[in-house]
Amino acid sequence: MTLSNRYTTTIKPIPPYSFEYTVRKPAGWPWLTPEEVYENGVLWTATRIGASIVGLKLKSTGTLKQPCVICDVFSRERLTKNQRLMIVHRLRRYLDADEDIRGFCQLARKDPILKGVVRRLCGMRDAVSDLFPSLLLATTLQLAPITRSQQMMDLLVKHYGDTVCFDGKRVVLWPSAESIAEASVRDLQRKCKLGYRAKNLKAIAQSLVKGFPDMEELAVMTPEDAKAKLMELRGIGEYSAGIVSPHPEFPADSWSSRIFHILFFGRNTKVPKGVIGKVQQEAERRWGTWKGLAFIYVLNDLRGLSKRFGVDFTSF
DNA sequence: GCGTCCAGGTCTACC
DNA sequence: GGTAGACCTGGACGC
Repeated sequence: MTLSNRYTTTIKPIPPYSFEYTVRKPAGWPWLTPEEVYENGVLWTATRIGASIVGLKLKSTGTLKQPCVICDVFSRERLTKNQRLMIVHRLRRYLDADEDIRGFCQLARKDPILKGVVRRLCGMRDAVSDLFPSLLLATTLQLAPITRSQQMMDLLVKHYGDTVCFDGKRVVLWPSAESIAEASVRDLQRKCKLGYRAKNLKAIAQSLVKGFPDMEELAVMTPEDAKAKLMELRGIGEYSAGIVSPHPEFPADSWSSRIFHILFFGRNTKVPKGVIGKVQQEAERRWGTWKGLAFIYVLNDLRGLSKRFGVDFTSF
């Protein structure tokens, strides 16, 4: 599909703001969709607006203290006024442009774990993506080492993703909920190696197609209600709901709880699952409402923390 | 090579 | 309400 209509808008996020670290996380996760193109500070990516796909070209023309992002939106048909408003609203959410993180920076500068991290990744934001891609990510992360999760995600994109071309670039999107809802469980198991997760992912996609609150609607709910709503979906438990929820959480799992156990208590644990609650309590005590952002900062600076703590967290 | 174990959770049956 | 066991798959490891 080629997108040739262009609409340009400018976003001015609340400082401090790092466009680069927000859209290209050091940990390597894509911003909106896999196989985004990033060249010389310019990002080409894509998203869905209802049943339509729009291409996005983003470039920072600002600084940490005076951030400014120029966004070119590419579509097949000319965008209506409502669609333009919707895409600007979405872009602000994706870029986390309206969050004031000065309180976090102040806290982090005095925190023994975060002070180096916040200096290295200053202005990085936790982008809130769309609902189905987040659920897809959470489902493939369950009970699998990262290489296996990556394999499942790659195969899902290969067999069910959509490709768009615009501005001379080619971008591949996550599969839509509709395409997974229509796929057979057998195909999802065989082609994408999803195993037992195939039934769950199809059921999730079907729930979304039938009608389920989107990210904007979940964002205006209380954190507890949003989480409870997400946990109504098949195969979405406490941990996955924490990853997906637009409200900042501290979604510790067996992998991250090992890392945080060392950072908090100075020693490794042989029972990472067993210390998840303890680690979450300590995060709440130290970082309070900023625990969600602290979680993102730490996991994106494992290299820096490895040097400082003398433990190779990147090998966990 | 081959068998076994386990991993970045969730659900369900059973007590 | 709490808890053990099953669930796909593939890489790591021991033999």
